[in-house]
Amino acid sequence: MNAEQDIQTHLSTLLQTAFAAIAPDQVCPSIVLDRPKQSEHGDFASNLALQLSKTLRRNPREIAGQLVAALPASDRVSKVEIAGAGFINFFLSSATRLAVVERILAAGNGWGRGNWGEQKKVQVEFVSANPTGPLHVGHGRGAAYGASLANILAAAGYSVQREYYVNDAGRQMDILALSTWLRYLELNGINIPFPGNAYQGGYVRDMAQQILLAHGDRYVHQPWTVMQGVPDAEADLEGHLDALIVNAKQLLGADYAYIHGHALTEQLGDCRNDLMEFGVEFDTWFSEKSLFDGDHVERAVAELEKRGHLYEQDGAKWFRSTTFGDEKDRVVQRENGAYTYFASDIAYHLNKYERGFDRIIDVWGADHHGYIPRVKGAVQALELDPDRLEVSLVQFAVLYRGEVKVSMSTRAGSFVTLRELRQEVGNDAARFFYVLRKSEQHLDFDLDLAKSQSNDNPVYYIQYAHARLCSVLAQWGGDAGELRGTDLNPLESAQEQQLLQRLAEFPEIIQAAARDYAPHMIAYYLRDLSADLHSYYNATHFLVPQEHLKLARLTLAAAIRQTLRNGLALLGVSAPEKM
RNA sequence: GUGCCCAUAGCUCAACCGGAUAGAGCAACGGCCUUCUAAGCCGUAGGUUGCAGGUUCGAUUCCUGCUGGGCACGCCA
Repeated sequence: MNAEQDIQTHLSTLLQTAFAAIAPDQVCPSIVLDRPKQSEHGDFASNLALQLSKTLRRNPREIAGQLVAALPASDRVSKVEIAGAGFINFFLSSATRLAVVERILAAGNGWGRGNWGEQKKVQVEFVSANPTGPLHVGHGRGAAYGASLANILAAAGYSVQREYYVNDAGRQMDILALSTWLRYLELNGINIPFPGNAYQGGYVRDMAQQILLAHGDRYVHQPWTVMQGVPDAEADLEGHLDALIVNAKQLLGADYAYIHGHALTEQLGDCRNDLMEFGVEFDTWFSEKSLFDGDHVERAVAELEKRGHLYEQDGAKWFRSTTFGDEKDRVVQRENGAYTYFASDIAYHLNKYERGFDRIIDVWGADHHGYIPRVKGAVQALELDPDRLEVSLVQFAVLYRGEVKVSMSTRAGSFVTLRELRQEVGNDAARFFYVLRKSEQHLDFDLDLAKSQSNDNPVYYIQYAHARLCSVLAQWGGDAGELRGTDLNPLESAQEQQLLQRLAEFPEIIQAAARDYAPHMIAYYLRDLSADLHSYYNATHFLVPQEHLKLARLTLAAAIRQTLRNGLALLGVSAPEKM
């Protein structure tokens, strides 16, 4: 347990004791200690008297007076005041305020971490984009959000597993394989009209080129065989594509698996590489195909059937999701016998539960929100606890260059990829900007701002604070490790007190960010801390002649630096020592 | 049409599971580099928290309705 938590529980205990003294027959309500917005209101405030005024039928200020009179003495508290409507404000002793610095230096990179999660097993599944092309800027937000969230949950004491669900079994992958093959045929001089709903991007041609180089004309088939029995594209676009896929499988036989596998390996590898460069890594890459190979899908559907949640209609097998609040029932097995994506997703979630997670977090794009009731419904139907599954929706990011919106179109192949974004603005700015908004809020991502090396840019603002502190400590020239145990009593100014309080809040911020799945809280905290530092830096010299004052300030500097570093690490942003 | 999300300063957004005088940044205006990094700081100005009700000692926060915007409503994934 960290000591800051101790202070809150300490104050809470004092209040409980006081409560028992003034109202022995009553049950004490849960005690809430807030950090007041204004420093005149102390370090912590309790609204206990306000909460009690109804049950005790007395004036809140009167109750507050009795509570304060009954409070046991504490050397960690210097003053207690009653204010406003009946708030009880606690002012901590100077030694208690200063103690945070030593705690930071002692904990180092572990500073801020807590065990609120009690090492419960949490899975965060995120990105999970189809490996059918490069990641685009929309995936980037999910990646940055999910990665930061996972870091924060880990820091809050959860045992976190990061997972990417690979959709390697569906029609989209077949379309990619077909697209690759058609481009390959083109390179061999065989021109078949390239379907408008196939994958248009240049990377498809690249893969075709690789296959050509490695295997020559081995996979060439004549155009009339490829087009045999294929309906006209203008009459039936999707049917046209599906028929081409059927022909490809038939003509290529076992070779189809090679092209399919090559495309999958290439795209997944590219995706993994892209994410790794972005500082986003996964513990597991879970294959959808493995669910079919291992009969997990059949088993999941059988489980639903056994419990009487399935019925047949029009030759298809339906899940009665309306029983669980969905607006319509959903097909799990099509008329042609093939399982739907939903069926494999049921199996996937069953599998997640079987892996024993206490909490399962799915990070989805906001466009999938309509999917939540059916998945939760399936979970309920399987008699699993739906409350253990939480879906966190991430809204779209819209790119701007200044005032001008950057258009994105996947169809035309002209989308802005995550890689392009990273190259343009840098990983740090991209990671930071992505989590600067609440996830359920639409994000306007200004490319010009993100890459501007100016005071407009909040990333640099924070990194600059860190670099400044590094610079000061470097010019001092001593060993920062030896600053532990320094006498901090010379830290008396209002700005120093403000900084001490801000530092003390860091673990609380991590706790709140973990509770609310809100990485943006870390970003805002770091900006506030940086603002405090810059303000202090401009007003105060660290390297002053008086040795005891200098050491006290340098020790504070080391503590701030450590906090900035730890916070930036949670967001996957670097903490440069020089800028 | 139905469902989900959103609406806070001119702009982009915060506000810690309901708390005290709603805060930052940008844009505007006025100052600060002979001193540890000016990618910085100090100051001024900016608000009926979309509208109307309700619950509460107390509402930006919770509930209902309305207005406006985004998204979703396939035997696609």
